[in-house]
Amino acid sequence: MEDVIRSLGFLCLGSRLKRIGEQLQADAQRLLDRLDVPVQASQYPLLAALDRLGPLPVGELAQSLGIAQPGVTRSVSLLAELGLLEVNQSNDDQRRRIVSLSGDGRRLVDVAKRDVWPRIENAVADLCADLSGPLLDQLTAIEDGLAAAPLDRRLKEPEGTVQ
Amino acid sequence: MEDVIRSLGFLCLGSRLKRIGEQLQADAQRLLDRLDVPVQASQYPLLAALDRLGPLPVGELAQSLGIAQPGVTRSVSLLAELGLLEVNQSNDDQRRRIVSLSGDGRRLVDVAKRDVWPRIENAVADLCADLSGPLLDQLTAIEDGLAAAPLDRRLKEPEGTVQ
DNA sequence: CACTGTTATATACAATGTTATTGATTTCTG
DNA sequence: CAGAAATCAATAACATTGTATATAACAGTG
Repeated sequence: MEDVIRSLGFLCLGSRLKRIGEQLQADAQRLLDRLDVPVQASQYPLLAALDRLGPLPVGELAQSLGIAQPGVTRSVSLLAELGLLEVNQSNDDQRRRIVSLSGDGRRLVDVAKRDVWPRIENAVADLCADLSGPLLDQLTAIEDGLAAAPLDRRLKEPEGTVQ
Repeated sequence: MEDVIRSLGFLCLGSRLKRIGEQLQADAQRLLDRLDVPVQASQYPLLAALDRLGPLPVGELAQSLGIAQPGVTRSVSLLAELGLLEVNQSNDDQRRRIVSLSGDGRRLVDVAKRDVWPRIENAVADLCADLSGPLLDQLTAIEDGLAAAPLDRRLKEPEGTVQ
């Protein structure tokens, strides 16, 4: 059965990128489910942003993640509920709510940085190892690569693992 | 403001692809809004599939689009409501519902193929024209290109246009 | 210091996708 | 041929994410 999105080339590039992205995220989620971490894959970019940039108000967090502000508000509420984030009113502007990692959040990020993220990064890098040529060919290679061996089959055990 | 998804490289490749895909789709939607076509950008892949492959049952349509069957059922209901699709029981298997373009659907697709899709394809091809090198660099180039000139600024007027 | 406009965030709603389930048919098997 | 198993599509229930809008706080102006 012909894959129409693939056949249509540049015309459906958006649909195709989205579809590949979703599959990668789903794969990464499955991979996280194996390691016993307590939050969804989709929440890690937010945690990583706070780790990299320090405490930020909601709007700047949205900007640094490239997503819309309501999405950040939702994720922050969720992660604060889980005790991973702290939210404080800014002193000089009562509208701003400054988001920062809590102690638990800090610990989770440190563990993830040491044990989890490198594995995912390795798996994805493995998937993309031999890419070359035009973009559409590279995307085809990614799709075929994912079909042949999903991310969790590309896990390399780093030394000093927690497992 | 640092773009965290971009900085994280392969670790967030899924998020990044999804984000770029969504932006491309949103751009394409804006571009369609200018031309006066009556359906959402997201419905065109389904119409294109029927155009390329001819009448298909729901399941095979889902497979050719790479999405789940309930999504196709929903889109088909919508487009049939608009009079663009016909749905007929298969003769040899009463479970199958064969989806095909109606007269109006056929006409819409023909217009789109002549006047709309080439423009979008050109705009996206223009965006991707000078890509080379590793995937992440190409993605960066796409993001930068979209920021510099969104798709609707890349419209090339084909000859024989309807406008 | 009211008044207007702007900014930061929250909320409501729509679009779109997924998985699980159900109902109806068909196909297989003894 | 009867009953079990498989298949197709619809529906339900849920999740995610975006746009539009409402609300609250701030900032500038007469």
